[in-house]
Amino acid sequence: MKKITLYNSLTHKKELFVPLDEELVTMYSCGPTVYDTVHIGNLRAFIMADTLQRALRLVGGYELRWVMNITDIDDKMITRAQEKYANDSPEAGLAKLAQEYEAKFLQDLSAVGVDLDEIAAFPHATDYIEKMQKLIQKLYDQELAYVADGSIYFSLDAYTKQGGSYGVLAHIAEVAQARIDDQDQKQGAGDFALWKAQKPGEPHWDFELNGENYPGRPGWHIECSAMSTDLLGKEFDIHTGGVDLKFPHHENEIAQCGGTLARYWVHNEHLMVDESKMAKSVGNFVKLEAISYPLAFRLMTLSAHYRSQMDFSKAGLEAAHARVVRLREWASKIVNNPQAGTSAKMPQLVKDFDAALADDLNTPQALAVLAAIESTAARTEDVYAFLLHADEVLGLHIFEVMDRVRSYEGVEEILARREVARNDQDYALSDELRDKLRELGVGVEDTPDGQIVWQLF
RNA sequence: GGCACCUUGGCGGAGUGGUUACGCAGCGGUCUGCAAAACCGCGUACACCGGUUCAAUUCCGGUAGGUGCCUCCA
Repeated sequence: MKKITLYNSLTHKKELFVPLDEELVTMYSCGPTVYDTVHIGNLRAFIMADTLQRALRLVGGYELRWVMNITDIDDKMITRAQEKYANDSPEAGLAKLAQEYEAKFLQDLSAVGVDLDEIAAFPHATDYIEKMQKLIQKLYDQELAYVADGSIYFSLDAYTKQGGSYGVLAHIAEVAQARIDDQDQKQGAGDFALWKAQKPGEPHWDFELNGENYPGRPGWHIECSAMSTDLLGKEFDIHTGGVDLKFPHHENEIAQCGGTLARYWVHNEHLMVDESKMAKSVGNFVKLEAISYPLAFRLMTLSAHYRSQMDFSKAGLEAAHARVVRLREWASKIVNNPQAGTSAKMPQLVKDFDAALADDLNTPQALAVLAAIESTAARTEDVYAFLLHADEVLGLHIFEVMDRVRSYEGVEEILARREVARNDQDYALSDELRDKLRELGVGVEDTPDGQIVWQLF
């Protein structure tokens, strides 16, 4: 079991990761609101979470239970469903919209190498209405919630008076009073909706509270609290998300749960475009469908630390793609031309690789170690074993299409002829045959030990 | 305005109180029949100004510029 350190937003420092249960790490990732296709800035967060779960399992040696929610009811969902499925009932339109974009989301996750099989559950908010209502009921009974104009709010004032602390993640001492907007019926500026009263034409659920019915829908924050605690327990190990979720979303989640929720909060920084955050609201977002190389995008995000803002550019993506191609061809050389024995430098380098990831998921450092191993140019079994490991931890799918090129039609014959030609010093023919191999998607180079071949990508 | 943080070579991007990060791209060389790969070397990298120190890109202070959050947000 390798020691892993993580930067914990709760304490604002790097800490040794100690799970509640050594046998099973519990992790929750705030998933998407499925009102539209996610953009690649969103995907950075999921790539980070996925890489973290891989490191926990494959470097840390932990078993893991990972849950990612799907937010299928909120303001944007409602608005979009009304636009798109105007002829359906509010509930049916909502369901159609969610289904459509959840499917797309899962495709995108898969394309950037997120291991869907490792996600134990994708809870949907609409399946948790009753549990949310129970939670709200409990908060109400504790006098932490109040009804106003058919909606139910969480009272930050009551919470702090009962000893709760707020703003630990986001360095928010108190919610700026100056920014109160009077659009709703909140008693305090920092209060937030647990349950929103139904407006005409909106999907709704009945909610019996104190013998009174409050038709409406859940607030955003209570959704995550209900799903995470139901599936992972009142207290669990890791909660992930983008830095923009610290406040209010994660602060509110914590408050609703009485101050205790996840023990480690891991937040990734934003993906930047033209010196500002990639966001739907800014309009500078890029969707995955516009990117020819999804796995190169993954490599690109891994080449920066998850807690650093990272610049996205087309040129950067091309550079990452060039790197992916080179990694694949390196792997292919090993697969197609294995050498017996081991490489003396490997044990230390393998340790360095794992150590980089164990150190708050320092993927750039791990990639540097990977490059160091590549430069040994050894094609030995231990290098091969390492590469399989590195590929699995980084999720790059280097080996996804990894053919034995000697089994390609005609390749062995061409190689044999080329060897003869080279022995005869018939270099014109030799080069012609090399071109022929290239047409078949096979690279060849001449070494003191003869020709080695690999798959061209 | 409040809070948090950033500024590294053509681009991206780690890290460190004294030694090459790394990747992508470029140039020169070794090797090669030619290539490829690999290796060696080059383009005076750490925003600016002070301070601490034997020594600062790396710690402290200031200046300039930039980013994020301040209830849509990954």
